Amino acid sequence: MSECRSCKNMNCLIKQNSVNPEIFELLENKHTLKYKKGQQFIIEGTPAHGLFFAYQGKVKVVKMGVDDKEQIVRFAIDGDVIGHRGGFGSTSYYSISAETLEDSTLCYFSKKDLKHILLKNPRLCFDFMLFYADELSESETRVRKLAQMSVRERVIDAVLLVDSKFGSTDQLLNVNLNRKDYADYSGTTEEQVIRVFSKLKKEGALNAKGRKIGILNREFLETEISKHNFSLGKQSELERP
Amino acid sequence: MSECRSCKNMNCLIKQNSVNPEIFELLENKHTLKYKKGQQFIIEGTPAHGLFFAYQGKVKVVKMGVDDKEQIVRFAIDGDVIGHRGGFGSTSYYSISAETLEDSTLCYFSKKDLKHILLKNPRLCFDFMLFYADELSESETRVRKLAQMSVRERVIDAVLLVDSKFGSTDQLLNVNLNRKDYADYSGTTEEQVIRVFSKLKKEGALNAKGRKIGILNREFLETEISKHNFSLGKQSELERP
DNA sequence: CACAAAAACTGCCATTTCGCAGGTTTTATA
DNA sequence: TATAAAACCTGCGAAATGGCAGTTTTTGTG
Repeated sequence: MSECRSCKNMNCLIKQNSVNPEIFELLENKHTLKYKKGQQFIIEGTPAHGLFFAYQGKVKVVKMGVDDKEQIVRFAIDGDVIGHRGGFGSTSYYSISAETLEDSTLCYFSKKDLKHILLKNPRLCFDFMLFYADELSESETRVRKLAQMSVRERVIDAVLLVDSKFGSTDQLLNVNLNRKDYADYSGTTEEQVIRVFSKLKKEGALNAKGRKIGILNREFLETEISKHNFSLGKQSELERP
Repeated sequence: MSECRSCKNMNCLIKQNSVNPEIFELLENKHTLKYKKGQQFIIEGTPAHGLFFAYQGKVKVVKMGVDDKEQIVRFAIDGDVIGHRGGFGSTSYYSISAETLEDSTLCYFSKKDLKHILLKNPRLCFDFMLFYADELSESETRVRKLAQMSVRERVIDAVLLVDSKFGSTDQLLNVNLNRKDYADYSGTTEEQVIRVFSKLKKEGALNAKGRKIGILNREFLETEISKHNFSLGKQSELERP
């Protein structure tokens, strides 16, 4: 099962570099793990021994909060890295928890192996660096949005993110999240999410029957939060051929 | 002025690696720039050509918001990297703006030079990667705090961060920030910061006469937000000799 | 498909947060 | 040190957000 070269996840950093003979040693020691839906496979604050890649599945990455609140910091799908910082450093601890949203298969590499290979392999190391830099940009955008958007805007933003991350089929989002999950991502309460969903249903923009949630009018939703999205407009202007 | 080897900023990634002959080429092409207080030297959304290091000074890193709001995503002092993602990629744009809080001297490297050196130098590249991974962890902690703390807690958290970043002398914070800056960091309004400061003055925990702000009772402030800080407790428990 | 448990929903009221307006103090600069 | 501008402060009412309690609907499982 260490055949990264035949893996379909083209966005996976390891897959992308798997033709390089220098990392064969790393691939040899890869572990492939299967988890049931709802299983927590990383626990925040425990010693970190390595780092995961999603081979196939859906995952939520969370930080613990007070009471039963938790903050979903991001979602992960096929090819994504999970476990961050946990991979490196001398005595590091996982700074997040991770839980599967459906039955999932994960690839695991020990931090010892990874560090060894990265120090021998500048190209792979550079790719890892770019990955973290991109994640950082995204995280800082989330900081701004949480600080400046209203509850309604944050919930709409969450729905659009979930759609762009997991996709939709037949106008239904391809992931099973409850209202509390949307609240934990948006930084609000379950009730507020329900209220926003109800309003959006009346406005004809959203379809939400229990867990079956679908976007009916994407343009409307995007317009609702457009004033908070600067860089997108700017970039597309500059990216013309 | 390309003498990184004699630089006092031991936390600077370049300084740490400056004994390595392989990066001399990079140091040759370094630019040293002086900026007056209040000058904006990176503008969000503009094409990124390189990356800055603070040699001596104080900087705030912000993301634009709606109206005259802006989000301070972090502060930078001697040795810190500024310009993130801007350093790399093919056609990238700065995802943040940066402005000096006092007269400052900055070191500048072009992304071309940096990429070239990083790909030849796994150790330096690995250090950059770790830096980004740490920043990411911190940013994700901020996401949680902004989502779950009350205004009062966020303002207290901001004061403690400013103290730990810039330090204090004679019970006065070593940086000139106005109430709006604290608000832009905490994700609230100037008035709310003023109200929290007033209350803290009455409680004997803070000293705030205009820009002269000092912490009188650090323990009190820390206790006020302690329920939101998990990992610290956990780690110190494990770090015993 | 029946049934219990979990999740979704709604109305109501409490609390928090915000924004304005107008006065006071501090700061920068000549 | 005089003076104007900027920053700071306070009270008050409006708006947004949150929490509870009770009902309805959906979901998972035998």
